[in-house]
Amino acid sequence: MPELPEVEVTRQSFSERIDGAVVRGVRLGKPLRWPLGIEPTRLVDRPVGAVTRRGKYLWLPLGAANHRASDADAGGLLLHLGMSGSLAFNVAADAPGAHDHFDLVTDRGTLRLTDPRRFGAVVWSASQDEGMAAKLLSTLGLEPFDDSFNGPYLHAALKRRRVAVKLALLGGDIVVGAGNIYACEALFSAGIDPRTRSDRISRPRCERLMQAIRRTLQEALALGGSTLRDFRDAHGMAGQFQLQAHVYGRAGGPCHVCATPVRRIVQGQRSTFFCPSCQKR
DNA sequence: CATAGCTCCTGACCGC
DNA sequence: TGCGGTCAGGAGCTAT
Repeated sequence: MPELPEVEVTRQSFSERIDGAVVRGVRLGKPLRWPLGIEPTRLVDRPVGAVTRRGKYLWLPLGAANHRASDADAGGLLLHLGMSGSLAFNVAADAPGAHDHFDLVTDRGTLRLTDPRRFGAVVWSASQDEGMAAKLLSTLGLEPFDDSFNGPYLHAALKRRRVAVKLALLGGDIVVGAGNIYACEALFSAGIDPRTRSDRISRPRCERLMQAIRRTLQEALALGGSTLRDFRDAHGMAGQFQLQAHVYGRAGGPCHVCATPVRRIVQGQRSTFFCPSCQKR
């Protein structure tokens, strides 16, 4: 599933090419998570700006269509890939398939969201600080590569919670980008038991955890945003970009460090994988 | 306010 | 080979 590295790689793959394009039309497939929030025809003739990322969201700026008074105001589309979504920007797009639910047709090509499970979203807002975008973005935690995401910050944030550290990371309101897979891998890398209460983690261990989160995400980013497990299935990519998972999806298999069988437990209705020997409370 | 549980959806997988 | 059941999972929403 797309996590922060995949979303960032996706962004980089089309931002420069679509920047400066002009919208010619919009095609909608089945409903996504929320309604678009604007009449599709009101997007026509708007200029597209450079795409930015916040957490796992992408922001696609759309300028004003100056010749129409009613569309004098700029805005943009907030995009999310859910867990099965992918974006492609192609000069010549085929006819939409059964899982193609949003096409932004421009004079340079078509930006298409393909999303079988439809947990993804495309939502109009006047800006990232207004409307639906503001609502969705306002609860997000720090970007993992920001300087402000550091050991003391993480320690203070975890102190305010009593949930298991894995769930605190998954919440996304402390730091964004550590989804289920990368949260498991980062905790393994930091040697921390995922069941540990978040407020019981010492300052030094928070420093280690912060570094582990960055390292894990950075590694995936450098490898082209390979989701550890089913990236190939979901996107048809060749296996050479597969990042080796140390614990995720490896229940029963030997820990890569100490050979102890990897354990699978359920936290907050989702799977957690960890090494009961390497990862301490 | 913090936390726990529910929900959306469909492809993959499993046992028969 | 086909079929029904089960599961995964991002993240907002609702209930407690």
